[in-house]
Amino acid sequence: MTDRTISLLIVDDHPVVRDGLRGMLASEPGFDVLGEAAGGVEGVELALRLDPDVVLMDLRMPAGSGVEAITELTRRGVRAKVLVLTTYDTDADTIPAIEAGATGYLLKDAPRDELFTAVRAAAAGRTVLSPAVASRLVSVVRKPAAPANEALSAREHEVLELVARGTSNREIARELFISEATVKTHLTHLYGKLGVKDRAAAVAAAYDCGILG
Amino acid sequence: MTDRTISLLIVDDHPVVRDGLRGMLASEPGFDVLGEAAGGVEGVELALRLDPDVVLMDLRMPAGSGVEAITELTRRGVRAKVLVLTTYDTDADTIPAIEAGATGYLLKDAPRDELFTAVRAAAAGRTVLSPAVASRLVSVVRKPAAPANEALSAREHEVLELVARGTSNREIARELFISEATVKTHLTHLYGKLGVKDRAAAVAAAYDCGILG
DNA sequence: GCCGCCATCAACCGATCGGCTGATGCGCAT
DNA sequence: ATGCGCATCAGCCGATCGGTTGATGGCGGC
Repeated sequence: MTDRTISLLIVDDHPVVRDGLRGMLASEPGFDVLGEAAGGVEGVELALRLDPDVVLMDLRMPAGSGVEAITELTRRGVRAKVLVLTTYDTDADTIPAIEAGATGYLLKDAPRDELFTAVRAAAAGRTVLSPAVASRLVSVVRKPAAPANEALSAREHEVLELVARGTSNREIARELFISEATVKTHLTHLYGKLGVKDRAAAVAAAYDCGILG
Repeated sequence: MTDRTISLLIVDDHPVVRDGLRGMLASEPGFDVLGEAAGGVEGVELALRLDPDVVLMDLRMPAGSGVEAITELTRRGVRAKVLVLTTYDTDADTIPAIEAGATGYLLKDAPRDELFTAVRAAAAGRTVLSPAVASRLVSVVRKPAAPANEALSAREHEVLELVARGTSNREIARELFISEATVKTHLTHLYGKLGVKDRAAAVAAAYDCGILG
């Protein structure tokens, strides 16, 4: 990695935070803050005009949310890498931000050095995640294996698969060479096992615990 | 976090690597290597007997793969955190390891300091991922967003979410403060967009193309 | 042998759904 | 200004679903 100067854009609704970041980055050689924005909309505009290497993006802002801004930047194929820098690490924030295309996700309580490292990494296109965020991501990946599937019988499973394809009970009956009454019995049983009350919810539950997919 | 000594178990089939790690960890105060194993099976046995804080685990080994070993340790509820330390960063290795319960995943080309940091983080139960691994995880999470959703409107999406939870049209109407007729209209529209003919299939289609999940 | 689980079927009923037709108002783009 | 997409609503009807109750037979475990 060359030690070329990394140009930055700061997007945060708090002037104090913007100043703090600017000061912190100024104290370290190799960083050049091109500009600041106080909201997502303005952030996107500036990113387009200034073409920074890295955008430091807050998530929760009054004037255009960070996630929307990231989505917009991604959609427009902007070269800049987005490093999310926020106070929150809830699923509701992290996952969408990452899905939207953030290159990294740091919490604001990260030490200086970590911030510098993260900015350099982001500039190089490498992903950097705060431990807390990494944990969440991991748990998202890990979850699917966990939930206790109160084992569906083979027949119930077959019926459920057909249900997921929009097949009516009568059609399922014909398909499986059984009567419609039997199909309904299987359904009633699997509703109980999945803890749901109709076919739509059964399909959702099945996807959630990996029975379908 | 206290600066208590962290006890370790090294599991790797290469003596050279084991020696290297042991030496590296010996040079830094606060680490105590309790033992070494050359394969997954032996690793599990030693982990059970020595009860280390952290297990440094290679993945590809002749005598019992790392993933199997991690699975076994997780299954037995072993206290030790597993830090995967390997040369490979392919999906085929990383994802299963994380699913199996690894607390962290480092590549062997990581610098000394990063290793120390990662071991301390793992001991504290925090997740540490190599940038390359983090990228992969992120891409796994990000992928589902890709498929061409013939964009559902916001309202349709809301309705669909409720449908997936087993909510009836009447209940959805109450929930969204609209009439049942409107709910049905939204449904009819989204059936069209998803190319399905009932709510169960709509839920399935939504999961398949990442609209729900 | 008895019990539990699975698979199969029947008949009935009220609730719900899906399709259809048609209508209004809003915002946005050309 | 005209049209398009979205959200909103109404009424009607046949089809479908879900719940209930009850029954039969096979298979495997204790």
